[in-house]
Amino acid sequence: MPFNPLVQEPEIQKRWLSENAFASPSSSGMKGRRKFYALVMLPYPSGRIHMGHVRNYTLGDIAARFQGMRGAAVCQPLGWDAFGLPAENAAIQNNIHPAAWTRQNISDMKAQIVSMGVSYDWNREIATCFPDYYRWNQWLFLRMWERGDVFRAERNVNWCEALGTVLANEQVIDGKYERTGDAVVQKPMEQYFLRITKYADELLNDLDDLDWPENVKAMQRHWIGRSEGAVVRFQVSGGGKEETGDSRGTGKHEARPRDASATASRNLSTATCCIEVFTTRLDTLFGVSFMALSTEHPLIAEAAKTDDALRRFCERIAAMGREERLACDVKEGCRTPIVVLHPFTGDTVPVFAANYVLMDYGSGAVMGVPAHDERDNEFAKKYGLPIVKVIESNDPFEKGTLINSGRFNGMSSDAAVDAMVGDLKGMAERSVTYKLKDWGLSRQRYWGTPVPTVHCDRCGVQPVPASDLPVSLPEDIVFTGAGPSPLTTSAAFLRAVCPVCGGPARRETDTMDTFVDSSWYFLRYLDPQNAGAPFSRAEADAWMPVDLYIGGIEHATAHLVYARYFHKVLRDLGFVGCDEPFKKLICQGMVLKDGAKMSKSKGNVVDPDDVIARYGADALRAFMAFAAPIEKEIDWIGFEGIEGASRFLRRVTRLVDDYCEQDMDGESNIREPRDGSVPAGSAERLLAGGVWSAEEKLLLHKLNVAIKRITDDLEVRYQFNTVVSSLMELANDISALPADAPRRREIMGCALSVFVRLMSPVAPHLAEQLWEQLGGKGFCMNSSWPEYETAWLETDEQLVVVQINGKVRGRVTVKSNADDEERKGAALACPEARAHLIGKEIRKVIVVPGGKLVSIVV
RNA sequence: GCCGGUGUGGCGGAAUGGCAGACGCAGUCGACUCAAAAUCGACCGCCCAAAAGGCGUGGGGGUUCAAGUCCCUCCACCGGCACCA
Repeated sequence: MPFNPLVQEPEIQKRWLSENAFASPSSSGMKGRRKFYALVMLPYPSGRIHMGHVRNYTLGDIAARFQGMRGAAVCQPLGWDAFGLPAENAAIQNNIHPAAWTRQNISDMKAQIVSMGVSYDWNREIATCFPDYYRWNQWLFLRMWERGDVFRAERNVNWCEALGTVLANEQVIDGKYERTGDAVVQKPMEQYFLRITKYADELLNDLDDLDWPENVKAMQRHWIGRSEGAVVRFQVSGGGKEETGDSRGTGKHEARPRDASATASRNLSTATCCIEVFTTRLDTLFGVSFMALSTEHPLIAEAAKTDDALRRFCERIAAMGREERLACDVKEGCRTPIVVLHPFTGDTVPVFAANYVLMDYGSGAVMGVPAHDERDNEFAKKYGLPIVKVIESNDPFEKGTLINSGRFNGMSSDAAVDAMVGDLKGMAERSVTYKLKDWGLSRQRYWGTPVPTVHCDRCGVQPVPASDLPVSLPEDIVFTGAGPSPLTTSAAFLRAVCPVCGGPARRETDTMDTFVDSSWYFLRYLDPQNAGAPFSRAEADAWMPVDLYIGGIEHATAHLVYARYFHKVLRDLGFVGCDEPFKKLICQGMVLKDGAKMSKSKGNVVDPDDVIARYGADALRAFMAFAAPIEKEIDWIGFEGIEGASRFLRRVTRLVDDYCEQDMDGESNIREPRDGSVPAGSAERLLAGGVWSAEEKLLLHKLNVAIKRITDDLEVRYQFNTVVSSLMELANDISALPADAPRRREIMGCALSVFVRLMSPVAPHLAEQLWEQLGGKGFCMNSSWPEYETAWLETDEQLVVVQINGKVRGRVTVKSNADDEERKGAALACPEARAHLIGKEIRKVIVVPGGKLVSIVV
């Protein structure tokens, strides 16, 4: 049968689907089989798949199909990250409802993915925009609310005055709304937060044991940003300052989004006349010559009310856009009337507002030690502040021995920190600060999960009772792109009852960040129809953790941190039994075109549909697997690569066709499985067959080596490019068998049956076609993975490389059972070696383990 | 600046410390053909006319009988973070 993927592939896909070939069992149906949970990152239904999807899904499918043939119960689901901004934009632009737009996109993309032949279990398909999914977002929100893991606080949002609406970060470019160019400013709004910082240490420490790429783990460590040091309080000097004290401890600031360090610092900030700083270098305390506070620090804001210069400075810094401010690395400050006292010397220390101090890290205040900190040094020079050296060391910014530090002189930096903390009882203590921020959940948009709360004038913000879920998105919404959140336009939606007092209440119009949807979807796949719980513990126990997670590196921090966090919360709620959701992670490289990212705007997009329409899915899959190691970029220079893959598949088809015509005599060479698992015609059966010609032996040897290599590459190394090169090599070896080989018919039957199965994960459609042609029963994908026979990994004779002083000088062939002495003798006797050994004294002869090389030292 | 990574033919890449360049792409020559396509065969790192030989995995050094692989050092490039106190 000719290679005609454009006709064959859709037919085979139809059969797979109609016979439910990709279905995975539930926990009760696994029959003691090993499980393999293969996962790809939840796609956004944008409407078309691109080459990145193709690469991602191909590689995942190769692993999943291999594991299935290897005997594992495989779960490989797919679903849709169906909430989000583009659907709302489409609604505004094209007057189509986000739900309709999303449904259409899902159906289009699903058809494309089916045409790739990926073995997804569509029975487990989910879409996050359906109430039977997002109700569980709401339900989990309520459970987290009960645990005290949800809080409300004020935080800046991107506010567009012209449109009267809040915008997402990706809608704001250079301080303007990307569409209209209207100005966007930062404006504080009260929103919901999840206390992810509670898990900061666990999220950091558990990274060590994950089989993840090193760069992703490094990015997460950096994102969490744990930093050990101490908190110190400096007393504000002079009278009349009480009212300007740090308001951290007051009711208002209790509601601020808190980073993890705030917990430790709270005890220290009860007094109202202190400035609190976090430092990693408490040992430099005697070198403090100024204090630098963020322009947004409450004390500065207070002082600016009565100090015009300070107010103008703060306004100027505030007027700078976020990006402009980060790009500017010139230190600037403004002296304030505030003065604090040094906790040991009692000296007065001036307080500055400074542009280089961030309000959202530590306490928004820094103790300035110009002699031992580069930034403080630059600042002190600019404003003529004293630079006092208090550490003796090779590098002024490193730890060392204390000088000019009173009774601490002579101590090491580490010892001094302990001593100072001891002496400053109540005014200082060891502390840890993180860069990780609590997770701001609120989005003021329509197409997302409604936050299940109501606002009651009497009872405040109250959660909706679980029995009232889901809080469904209303359909009667007008999308204009301007004005407040679209949800506020539905009167029926807004009308609610307070669950506490029963009085009238206004429903919450915030929706949830879509990262919530993607933080636990891999658990819903396991029990997608469950109407009483997000998923059952039995299914989670049966399938979790995910064995292989493949996706783009762009999710290295946000999604992969949030999902780990949710998983830990679910563990603490008793829903899952393991600590981490994703055992092994692979981030596949991008598919580029001429060195640049494919994008519509550049017009350099190669559409997978076009490629499949021309070459078929198998050729595209084989190319994707073969082109480069999985984590590297692929540059789609032209169609040469896929031509090569297609050529390979045609060659294989011809090989089987020729065999069927010439050798099979119309009768199947693959008989019924002997014991229900290993089909007859396998290499091990042929081993017992007796006498073989040299070429036949060589082919059987290579066949077994290929089985071992390919199995190893798929199972242990996840190196898919060499899987394909091994297949190509084996195809070449099979075609090299002489036409007059005495037992050609038997050996070809065996070799091709093995080959087709080895090829099946990469080129599943052609494998089915050839499997059927060879007389195989059922789907090739349901046949068993070939096993190699250890004895065939060896040959009767072995090549021994002869090295003299590390240079290859000759080669000899010996019997495989030759011992080291015989190998030595053969090596010394070979003519090339003898020529090089004339007149030289042999000092040492080494036979390497395995005996493949003899090294002679003269 | 800090962190992570990568440097191998014209290109993509292969190689548990043991024959560097597997496999493929591109290319050259040949066969088949009226011709083309497809297919098949041969060649395909550099130096030398060739053989023999020498050189060769970013540079330099080291460990080893043996280094693309391990160690030190320098360089280049890619990615992430970046005034994080």
